[in-house]
Amino acid sequence: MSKELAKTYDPKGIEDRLYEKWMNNKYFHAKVDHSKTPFTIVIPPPNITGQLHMGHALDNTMQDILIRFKRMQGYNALWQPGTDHASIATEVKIIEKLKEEGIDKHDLGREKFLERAWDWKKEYGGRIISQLKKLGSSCDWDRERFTMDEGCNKAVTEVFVKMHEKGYIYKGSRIINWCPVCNTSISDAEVEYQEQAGHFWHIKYPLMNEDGTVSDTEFLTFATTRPETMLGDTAVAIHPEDERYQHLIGRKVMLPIVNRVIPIVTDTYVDREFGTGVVKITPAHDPNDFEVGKRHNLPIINVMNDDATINENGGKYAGMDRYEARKAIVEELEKEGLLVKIEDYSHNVGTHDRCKTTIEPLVKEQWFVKMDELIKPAVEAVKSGDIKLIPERMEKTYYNWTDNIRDWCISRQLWWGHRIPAYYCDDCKEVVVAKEMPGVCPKCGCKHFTQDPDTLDTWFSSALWPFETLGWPEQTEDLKYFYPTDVLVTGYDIIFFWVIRMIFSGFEQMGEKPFKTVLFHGLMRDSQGRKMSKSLGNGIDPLEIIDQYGADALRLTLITGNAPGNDMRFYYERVENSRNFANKVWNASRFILMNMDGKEVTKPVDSDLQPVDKWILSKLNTLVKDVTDNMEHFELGIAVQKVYDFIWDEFCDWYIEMVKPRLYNTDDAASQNAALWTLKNVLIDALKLLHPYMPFITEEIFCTLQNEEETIMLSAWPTYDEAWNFAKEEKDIETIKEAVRGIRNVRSEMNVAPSRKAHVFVVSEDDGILNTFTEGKLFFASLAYASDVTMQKDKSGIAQDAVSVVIPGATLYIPFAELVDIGQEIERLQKEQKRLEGELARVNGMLSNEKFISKAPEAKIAEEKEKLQKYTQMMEQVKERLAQLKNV
RNA sequence: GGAAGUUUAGCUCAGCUGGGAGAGCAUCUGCCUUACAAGCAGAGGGUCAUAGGUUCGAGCCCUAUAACUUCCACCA
Repeated sequence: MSKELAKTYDPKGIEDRLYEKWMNNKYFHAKVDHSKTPFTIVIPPPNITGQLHMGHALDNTMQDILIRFKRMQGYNALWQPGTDHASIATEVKIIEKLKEEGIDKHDLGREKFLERAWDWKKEYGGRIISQLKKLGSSCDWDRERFTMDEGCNKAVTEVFVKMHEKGYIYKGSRIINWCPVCNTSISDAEVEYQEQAGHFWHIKYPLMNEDGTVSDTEFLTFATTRPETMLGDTAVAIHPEDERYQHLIGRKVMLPIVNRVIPIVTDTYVDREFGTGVVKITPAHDPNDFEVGKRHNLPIINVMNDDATINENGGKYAGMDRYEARKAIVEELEKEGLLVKIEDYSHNVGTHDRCKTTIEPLVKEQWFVKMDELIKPAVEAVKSGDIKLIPERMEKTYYNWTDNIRDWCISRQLWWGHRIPAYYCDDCKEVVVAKEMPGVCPKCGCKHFTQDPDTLDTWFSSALWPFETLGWPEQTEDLKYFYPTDVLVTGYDIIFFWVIRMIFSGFEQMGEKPFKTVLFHGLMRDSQGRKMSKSLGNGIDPLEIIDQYGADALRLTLITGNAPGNDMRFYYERVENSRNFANKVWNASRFILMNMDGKEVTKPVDSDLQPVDKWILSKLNTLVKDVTDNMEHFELGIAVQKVYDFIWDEFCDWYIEMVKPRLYNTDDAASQNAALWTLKNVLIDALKLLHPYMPFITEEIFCTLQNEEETIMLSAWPTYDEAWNFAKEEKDIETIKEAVRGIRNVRSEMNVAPSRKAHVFVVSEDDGILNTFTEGKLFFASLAYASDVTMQKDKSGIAQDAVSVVIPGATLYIPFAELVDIGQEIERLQKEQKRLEGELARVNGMLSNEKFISKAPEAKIAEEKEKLQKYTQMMEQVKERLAQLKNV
């Protein structure tokens, strides 16, 4: 590889080339190795229908950072990848495609349909994978899995049969959420409530007289948002203690239109305060009514077909769409004089989260998972801290769901998915749940069976993801070694769909949690804070960003300035800043490489290391400790911010500038070597710390710098070393930095161009300080634009009207001669005096507070005392200088 | 109806266990200084939503209030 680097960093070409190298060398591959500790992450499997969006980019960047970090720390890091078959999403796509060809799903037939689906999967299923690669994801692609591959199918069947045997899975006729467009049942979690403007129709039903005739005078009035469901009414309910209706208990009403006599029942479900205190009961089309119906043994009359048209039970309305029927029924009621009034009413309507169709509650026979027992260990695990949720507040959301859990409807009237392993005897209809089609009916001896046509909820298989991908139900070495996994990284939006279900499945099937920590991130939003969505057209394609700015820049942008679980907005300005940082790193490296060119850089003896070298090495040492600590606590954004600041501020803006004079001075080879060695080694460690975040640029530079190691991604993570702590040098260099800042400040205020160099006098009675400046004279002069620097104990020989800069323990004088206006100079020093007065007041206030002295920690008191000393000293210097100037 | 989150510089957001308010962008000033103008040096800008409380000390902990956001429930 050439050591010539381009002037600006261009990720194009570099990223693809490096990714290919990593793949070819199998760096991402993990295999069982008992000499190492495993660290495992399973990917939230993206849908095969999916295209990489910002949410994926964020989610996968976080996982890649953790995996790369742990891999470098020496863990056996496995990032298990794969994709999800996404039953409804995919089925809908296939149906759409068929429609374009003029083909109906049912005409095609199940088998042919599935063939088409598999073809589709082959064609598009890998798209998202290649997109994840663009991002730099270091997944072990040799282990790529699919929720409908052979192993996962086996796992699903195994779990279904086992849970059925234990009674956790049952078939039952219950009220479920039905999507009339997708033509399938869905689970409670898939229902999304939307506030919609609607109406409240006030309707009255006539009471029945004792003699069996319909009353002309007595009516029961109530309100409904869905008048069409009256076709299925089988009762009217009142509260048992409602005084207004006591006399009606035991009587009946006539259901208009259908002319059915239905009872008045009493149930505490009715809220006396709401409306008229009367509720029509439609057990077949409302979950609450269904419960009331069960309590009172009411008939369940389903009045709707699967496509939400009225069925034969609706009499003359049969065949009409539910909304048409609503209109027609209201009209008829009005004609009959039974419509009291119509009110505008805004209420929540349940919709299908995928297609936004209003769901229809229907009573149907479906398969369910009984949740009450299963959920217990899952709750306990979080309560006891066995599983940690980050941020902690997600626990509340978690318990909110587990505390109110209802049985999970898992059967779907779809073809694309895992077919339910239940078989019905063709003769006696006996149900056999088994891994394979049974040979003989255990009840009647018949040999012909028909498999249940339904498939399972997509989340049923993804709930098994952490162990099915490692080989379960086989007791593989992988499973024993890598399970339980370490971290799950995902968005808080799928905590109910996925996280909870994985947890109880892990405990039920494996007897062990699926992961130790769940790290939640928020949702990606656009610059106006809106959810990125297809319908709004405000989605920003991560691939375009990668193309324009590079994957590293995108990754850095997604990770910085964001706390776990918080949503974040996407700004182009921020990507630009990340890109600029990449360029900064690139150019610093280019500078170092240029200066190393042709030189043998060797490890310097301690005496050749100058205070500045020790300063940056010591800073780096602290950085390593802090960053590692942050990353171990999943504080990824904080960690990288520290690396960023170190590289840009400390390393580039200070250290590189400080060593330039030494690099250009060929007379002192030892000093030059020490500087080069420090530059190179600090850079390498900084690159290592940065690598999990920006894998491409760090690899490219690392390989150019280092010939002996072939990749940064398998190099050792830097570790903190007490021996590289140099407190004195850190303090000394900070003193010089303060002097430089002070001088730059006054120069800037006075509008003195950098080209106009000036003699700087450092006056101090402290030998230590004079010595510090003497040692740093070369770079101090260059940073402070000094033509020369003189160290002395008093101000003899310095022009009376020189500009002065006060730092703790020393006063710097810069004689600018004709530039200086004494009046302005006095004003400037007075400002400084005022500032110091404020500081002193604060410190003195604290130190004179007896309670502070007695209660504050000693270290804090010592710190304040030190400050007091420092400010007192500076104050004296300022006052002295002011006194001198007033005499001029 | 229940719960959670947010409120910090003009904008977008950090601020980990309480110990002198930070970043990026934007603004202003001066610099094409041979790593980088995708840059360098400097500057301005905040009663940390409001009101109480705890504490020697609060952006951080407690209580209440307000505004915005989200999740859950679903009273027909």
